[in-house]
Amino acid sequence: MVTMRDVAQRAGVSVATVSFVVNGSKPVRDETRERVEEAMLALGFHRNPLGAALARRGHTRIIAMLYPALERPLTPTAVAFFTGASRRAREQGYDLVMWPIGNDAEQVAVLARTGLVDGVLLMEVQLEDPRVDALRTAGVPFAMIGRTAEPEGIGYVDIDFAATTRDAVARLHALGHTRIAFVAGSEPGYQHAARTRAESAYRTAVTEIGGPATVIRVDESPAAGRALGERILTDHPGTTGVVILNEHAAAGLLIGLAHAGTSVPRDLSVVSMSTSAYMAEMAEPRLTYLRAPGAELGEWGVDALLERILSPDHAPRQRLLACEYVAGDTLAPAPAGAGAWAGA
Amino acid sequence: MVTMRDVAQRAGVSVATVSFVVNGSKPVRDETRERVEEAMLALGFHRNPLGAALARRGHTRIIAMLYPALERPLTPTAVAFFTGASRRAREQGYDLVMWPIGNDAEQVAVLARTGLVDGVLLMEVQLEDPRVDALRTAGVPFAMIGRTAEPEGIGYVDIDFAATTRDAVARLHALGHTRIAFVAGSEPGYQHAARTRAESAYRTAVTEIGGPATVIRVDESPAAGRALGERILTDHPGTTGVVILNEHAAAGLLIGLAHAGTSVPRDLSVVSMSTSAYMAEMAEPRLTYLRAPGAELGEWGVDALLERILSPDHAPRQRLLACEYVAGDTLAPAPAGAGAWAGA
DNA sequence: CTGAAAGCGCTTACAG
DNA sequence: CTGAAAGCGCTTACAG
Repeated sequence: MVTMRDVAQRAGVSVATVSFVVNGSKPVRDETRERVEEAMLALGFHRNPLGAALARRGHTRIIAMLYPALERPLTPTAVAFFTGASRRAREQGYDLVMWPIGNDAEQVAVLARTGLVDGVLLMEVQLEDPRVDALRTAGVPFAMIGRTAEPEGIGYVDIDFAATTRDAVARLHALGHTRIAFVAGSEPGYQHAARTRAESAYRTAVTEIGGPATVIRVDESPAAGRALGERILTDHPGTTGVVILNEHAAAGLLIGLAHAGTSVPRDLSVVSMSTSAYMAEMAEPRLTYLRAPGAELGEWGVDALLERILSPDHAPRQRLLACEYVAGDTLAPAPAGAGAWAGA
Repeated sequence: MVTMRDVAQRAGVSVATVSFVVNGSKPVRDETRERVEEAMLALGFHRNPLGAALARRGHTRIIAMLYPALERPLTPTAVAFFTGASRRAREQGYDLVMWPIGNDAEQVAVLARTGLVDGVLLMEVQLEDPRVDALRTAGVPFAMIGRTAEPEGIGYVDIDFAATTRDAVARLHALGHTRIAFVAGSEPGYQHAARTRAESAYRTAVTEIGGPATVIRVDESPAAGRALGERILTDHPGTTGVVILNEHAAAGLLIGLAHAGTSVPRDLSVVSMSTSAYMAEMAEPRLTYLRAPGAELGEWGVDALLERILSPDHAPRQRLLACEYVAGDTLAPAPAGAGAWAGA
């Protein structure tokens, strides 16, 4: 391994000077700099970040993205978070790695104490997220993609699930739908913040248009979607519209509906929230959906995190993004005569 | 930050002794050990891995999984690799992170030189993979999930694509199919090793049963699958069976076939190779498939890598796994009268 | 503008 | 069984 000492020797300067050149941390005379650079090139020097990190008390220029839900496949949206974040981090001279650890505070604390990462980006945030306290206690800078119930003082970027849900309901209502069900994921003991906010916005919106609130939970899997599709109109007769926040189950839902003889969108309209083009194309008919801005969330999440790392005294960056509507083949006017709600 | 010095001071011993206790690297008298342990507990000491790594010339007990294809969503199979590998690494006292870097040698070389990881696990291996040379040059231990054209001397674990392909063709042939097409992914300038081996096994197998070899490439996306389904029987009339190695396109293929009025499996049988239950359920009808042993691959990949790290002189571990057949709803006897091939 | 030196937190021959 | 000391590769006040 080529060290700074080797470079210093060859260039006839001290290791301090080499360090100044490498980091641009102090002005160096042009002629000296050139000698150092020449030596680095000739020797193939690359600074050892371990030594650098130790000397500067821990800064590694690595940030970790914590993704807990690795039992399920990553949605295209999650992958887009990751690639967006990764690109942005690299632009800023940081490396971003995905660290697959569970949701419990203990594992997060261990990671934090290792000192191997300068900051942490949290995904799949819950309303009350134990990781937040763990990171606070450990004093590790962090930001969230998503947000807890009370995100005051924490940097985050999140989808505006309330606005997105209102949009979904409004689009159905504009086509005459009033009996609209809401389908979301179900993990026991897991208060996914996005789902909670969307569900509450749904209840408000559907009440405003005079319809009943019907909330359905299914596992995040194609099989669960299929099963739901086969029974949804039996369980909830009269429903003409579905807003679904469960990307893993959406395609299966349409398959199950077809099995049950329900024609989409003639008999039932479906709008899928926080979805990707990939998943829309996976479904038949193609989903009408609200596109999750995955890459943007990743990029801005990194920005929010770097702000915490570099300017801990600034107010944290907080930002909400709405999903954009993308027309597909699962939204149509409510069937004639279905508009009036005959009671529960 | 609590350091070894703090612990040593409190316990009335030297930092060396603390280190011996922490690492179990030398015998320590029980009574001394207890004092040290008590001090560590009281102070909440956790060894700083940066210092440790530097002192022992670089060992961080972190291994990186390199996954280049982050433009597409991760398949459930890829996620299973990752979780399997992650679990196994943790069992062995290592942390595994996913490092999203491109396929080019330069980025790999940079990562290698940072000294931040003890070893590297390569995914999405190409026949001639530039990363292999980069890692060899850098002297970083590595193993592959997948394998290059000439994997001699490199640890790996891979799916036995030749055997799996033969199996797929044989199962179709047993039901009277002889005109069997092979559908795989297409990325320009990218010699995916799995695809190449499967394709060559397909050509041999299909020739042996007296059928024509029809190789079709489509992008790895649901949309490309749809488009192919709509034209496949027009482009390749008389085909009664399809073996597909393209998990992202398989569900779309079935959708496209339905659009074209082709009934699966009555008119056309489909067997999907190296697939997961998740993707099988995404498709309608449910795919008949050969299950990719994702978690096992990940675990054994880590084993192969740790072997390289810990016993560089041992012969590298190399292992092939076959995919297991899972019955679904896309395989049926060839349509009557379709058995004979009337020529190209 | 440049250098000598201390120090980051740990490990590990070497002595005893 | 335990300790004093050198060293891992780098950064950074402090002098000059």
